[in-house]
Amino acid sequence: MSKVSKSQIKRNALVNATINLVNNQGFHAAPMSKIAKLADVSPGTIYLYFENKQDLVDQVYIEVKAAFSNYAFQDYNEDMSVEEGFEIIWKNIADFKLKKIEEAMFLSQCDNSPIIDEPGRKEGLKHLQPLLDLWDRGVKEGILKPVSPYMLYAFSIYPIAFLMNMQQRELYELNPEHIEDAYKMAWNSIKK
Amino acid sequence: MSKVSKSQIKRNALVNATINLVNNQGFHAAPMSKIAKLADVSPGTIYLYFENKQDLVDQVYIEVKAAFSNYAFQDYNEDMSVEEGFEIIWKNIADFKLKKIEEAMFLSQCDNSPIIDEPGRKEGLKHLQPLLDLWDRGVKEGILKPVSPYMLYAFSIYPIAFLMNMQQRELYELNPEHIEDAYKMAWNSIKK
DNA sequence: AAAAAATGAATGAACGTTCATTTATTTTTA
DNA sequence: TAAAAATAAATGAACGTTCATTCATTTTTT
Repeated sequence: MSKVSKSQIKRNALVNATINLVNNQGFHAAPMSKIAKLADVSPGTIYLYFENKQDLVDQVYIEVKAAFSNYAFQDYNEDMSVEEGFEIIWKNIADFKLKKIEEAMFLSQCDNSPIIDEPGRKEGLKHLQPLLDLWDRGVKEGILKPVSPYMLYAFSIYPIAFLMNMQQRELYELNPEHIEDAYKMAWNSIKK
Repeated sequence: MSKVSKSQIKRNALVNATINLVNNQGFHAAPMSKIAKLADVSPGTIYLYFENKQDLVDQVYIEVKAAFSNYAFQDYNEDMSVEEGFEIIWKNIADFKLKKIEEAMFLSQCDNSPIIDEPGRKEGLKHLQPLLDLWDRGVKEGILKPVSPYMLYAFSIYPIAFLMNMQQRELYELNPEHIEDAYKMAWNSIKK
């Protein structure tokens, strides 16, 4: 007895095919026909699950973003100290970018292009609220530098994306030791 | 007597139209016909200056990347101290991202999507050599943390891109004071 | 056997590119 | 130096192709 319905399987196949093709060819070279073929589904079937191509990409974006957030906050709870909480979240995010490479690449492409419209992007930002709350507390407790959360993000979380990018292009190897170095730099950046 | 030939004017118009359209609509929604119209040129004319659409985008990317590097290293010379040199380069880059918004957006879109192929990207990386040399010296002199230049870049230069992105989306205002804060965080991140 | 899900050939709009022609500029001739 | 000839630059309608989307038909499920 399968837990996921046949419909879900087809839908997932389409989502994965979209991520894969958009990553490797770009949005402009990811036609519905190819997506269908890669998902082993007929072109017409896509329209049973998604309104049109934009809707497909939007839904994929939102789902991947949600998966990212879930991953980011696993094992985290609000009772932790600021330092402990940050370390868990930071390492979760690094882990996601390292292990879920396809998803991470897809997100960074969407976040840097007009494929996704502003409402969709804002939706994505909401998911990070627990981290913003943690930082808010950190600033109030005098543990973190008293700067905007955007600044904290830019200097602690965002750098991971660059390192992942370089690793992906085989210009840099992110081994556990490097990850630890990077974590220390991140924490050092934001702590008071 | 004009310094730039009529051809140069047309070519520049095409380059600017490409940047503009790719920024606002994405590569897939920037057809040659629209690029031509925005540049006030006939579609056929594009093919006098560029082989095809890919060649157009490649050339625009390389040119914008070159303009970025020129901007980044203005007023810098290798005799400066590591700290002084880094401050000048960092602030030049921040300035570029703030003042040449269209160019900066175009670069970050290209750097995060498969629009540009790997050879073109590697070409773009070369331009940063003076900064890598400066960092190399900084590490040898014991002024900078003994980590890879990719790490230094991730935690000092790359964050600017995030802040610019947020400013562009009107989620954050990058005033001179914030820039100064950001610079301090950048230097603090990489200095030993 | 009825309903639901899936198919894939068909469709028309939009795309990148071409090329016969026109217009502008430069060179040669008288 | 004025007219004629040659060259270069630019045009835009037309072409073949590809795309997103539709829908009559078939397959699967209940």
